[in-house]
Amino acid sequence: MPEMPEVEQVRKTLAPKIVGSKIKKVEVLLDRIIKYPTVAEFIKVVKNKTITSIERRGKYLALHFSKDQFILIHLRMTGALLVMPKTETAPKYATVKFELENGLNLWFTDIRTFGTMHLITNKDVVIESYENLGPEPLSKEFTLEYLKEKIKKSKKPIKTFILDQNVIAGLGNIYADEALAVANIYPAKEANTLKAKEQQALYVGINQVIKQGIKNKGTTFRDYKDADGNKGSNQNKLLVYSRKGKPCKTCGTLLEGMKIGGRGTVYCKKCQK
DNA sequence: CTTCGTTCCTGGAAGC
DNA sequence: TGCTTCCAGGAACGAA
Repeated sequence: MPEMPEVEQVRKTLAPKIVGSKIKKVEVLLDRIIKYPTVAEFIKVVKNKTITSIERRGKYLALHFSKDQFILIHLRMTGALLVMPKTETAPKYATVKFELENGLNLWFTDIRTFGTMHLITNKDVVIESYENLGPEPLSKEFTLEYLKEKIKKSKKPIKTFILDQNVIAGLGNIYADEALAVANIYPAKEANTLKAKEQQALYVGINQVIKQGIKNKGTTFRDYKDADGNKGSNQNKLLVYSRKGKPCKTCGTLLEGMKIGGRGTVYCKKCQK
């Protein structure tokens, strides 16, 4: 599932192949992916536009045509952006195709089809989940003071809290579990009951796991690939995620599984209090 | 206002 | 072996 490190890796691998190229043709193979405006309007506006840059914010990617005009893409669980020579046939699960002037096709593929695209032009439509994104891990806006301020106001389980994109932009289920494991915090613990030391450890943990994820080019379980079609390697470094029933890498205790906010959660009952 | 549960979707794993 | 059931999960949405 693409989270911040995976989306960042997609951005990096995509940029050299598509930035500066003009979109000659757009084909939408699955209408519901286009959330705004209509499919016809989307195609009409995007056609003949040149991609000037590709930015990432949280788990969103923005293909810019100008400062204020861009396609906002969310990969959700199984979305992928693949660049292939125009001579190659459609990849499996293709939902949108952009034919580029440079002889390459940019494909959006999506097995579970939860991924989305919005065309944003001059703020004529406000995507709240995008506008309200919290600060990014590793950014100067994401400070310990900020995290403490937010934590003390929340009664949610700490895991649910750090998954809230309005609090921190970019964490998903994998990195949330990992950050809590690094910080030795019990995932179901109510946010506002965290002690100062735990808040500090969580702050460090979030930055650490995101940094490691980016360094390892993302975490691949089933479906995630970057724009080159390559998998990440961070799955080999995980402390807890997907390791239910396996020994904790610190103490050897078998890791436990539970549901928090409907999300599968893995943790060490001995290390995480 | 916050918090919680449900929904969307498909492939693959688990269960019988 | 072959069928059925369950599970994975980001975020929108409605309900409490």
